[in-house]
Amino acid sequence: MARPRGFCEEEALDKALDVFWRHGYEGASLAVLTEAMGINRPSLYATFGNKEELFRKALDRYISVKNAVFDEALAEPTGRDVVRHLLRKAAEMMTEPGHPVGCLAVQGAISCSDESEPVRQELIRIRRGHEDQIRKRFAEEQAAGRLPDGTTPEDLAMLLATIANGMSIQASTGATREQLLTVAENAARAWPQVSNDGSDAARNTAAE
Amino acid sequence: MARPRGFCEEEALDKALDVFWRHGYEGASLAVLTEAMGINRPSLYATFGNKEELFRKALDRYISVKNAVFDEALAEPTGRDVVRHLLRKAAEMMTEPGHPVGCLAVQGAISCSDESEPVRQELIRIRRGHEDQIRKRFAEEQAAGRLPDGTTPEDLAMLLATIANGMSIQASTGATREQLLTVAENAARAWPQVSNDGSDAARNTAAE
DNA sequence: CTAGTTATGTACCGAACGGTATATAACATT
DNA sequence: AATGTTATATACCGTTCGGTACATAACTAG
Repeated sequence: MARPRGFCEEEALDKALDVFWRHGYEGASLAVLTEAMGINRPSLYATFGNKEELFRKALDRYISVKNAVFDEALAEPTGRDVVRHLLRKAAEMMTEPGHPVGCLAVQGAISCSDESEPVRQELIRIRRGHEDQIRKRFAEEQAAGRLPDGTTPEDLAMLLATIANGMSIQASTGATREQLLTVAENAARAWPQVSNDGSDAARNTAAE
Repeated sequence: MARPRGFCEEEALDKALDVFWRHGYEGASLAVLTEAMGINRPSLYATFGNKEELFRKALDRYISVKNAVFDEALAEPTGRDVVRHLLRKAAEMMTEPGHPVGCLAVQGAISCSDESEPVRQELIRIRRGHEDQIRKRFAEEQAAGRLPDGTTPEDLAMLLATIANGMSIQASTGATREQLLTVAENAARAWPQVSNDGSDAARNTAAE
């Protein structure tokens, strides 16, 4: 071996993650990244490849943490519990003190120049993957007879993912953690559910 | 007068709107803009000021169209009708053939470099304004005794805005118009509503 | 201490960015 | 037709972008 590197790779990656999270992939310049990571360009390129690879590695770290929480939520006993757990955790993760607000998978590259299209597609893949995990969980509910008539796992998964995505925008708009938790609770309460008398209640209340 | 301009200002603005809508404020380069608008840089600067002013003018056009639809939705008789109308129209406007998918107010500058912060703030102002209009409409519902106990106009407005924002991300993720319309319908059906027997039903079904 | 290896710091690369100076072309007015 | 005025086309400005060549510093192995 020779001269050892003068910085911690994981710490630097976390700093990069913070910058990408805050400014998005394209909005994060090499100047800001190296400044935040406390290293210079050649060290960055030697260690992480290039800007895109750096982003993907930072994204991996972000997603792996997120997936653990995700799996917890999916383990809840009922559909409504899954919804509540997932949206609560989303609200918390999107308003974590010391971190940028919102979700990297949503804000990272929602619109960009053609040059960054691969990154945008990668985030799309991730969002679709999450929705698909939810769908599978709701399919279990359906198999257990706990989905109201007229609802499908696909539709409910898309609705849930829509709300979670929307929370990211709301966080970016300035919504507080408390506000997002209220959104989560209200969504969970209103969630379509089979009533215990056996009737379905995809439609809330009988008032029509 | 002297030499007349060789292009239609409104047509050019619509072309610019399309580019900003598709690529976001920062992702839209002058090269792409002028190419799409069919004019060259000096004409653009003489007519529209600079990139930021061009964006704001394109945004004005976009928002004015949107506001008309918005007002229609708010005129619906009940809260649930407002929700359904608004989300349906949102689904349609976010998947209009011949236009970029999603909503410019969401995708235009959700994350960007510090340089574009004013534009980002402007979009935040617009999103907040929309949510506030919804809140006022729900406040009317509350005054009429049509809001379930435990719900507030603020909370419901934020929930609705969250879903609408989320639909923009879903459109960007590749959701079809039909899928978004299903999201809209499911959200409207589940919407918290006072039942006709006088009891409240912020919580969907009695199954707990 | 020397040699070999790897990381760092500086200074730079070509390309693309938003924006503009300047010359010319196209019109209205007289 | 001559003149004044405005729009267009070209070619360029300084700056920033992502990325790298190169010299030097810091370490290990012998």
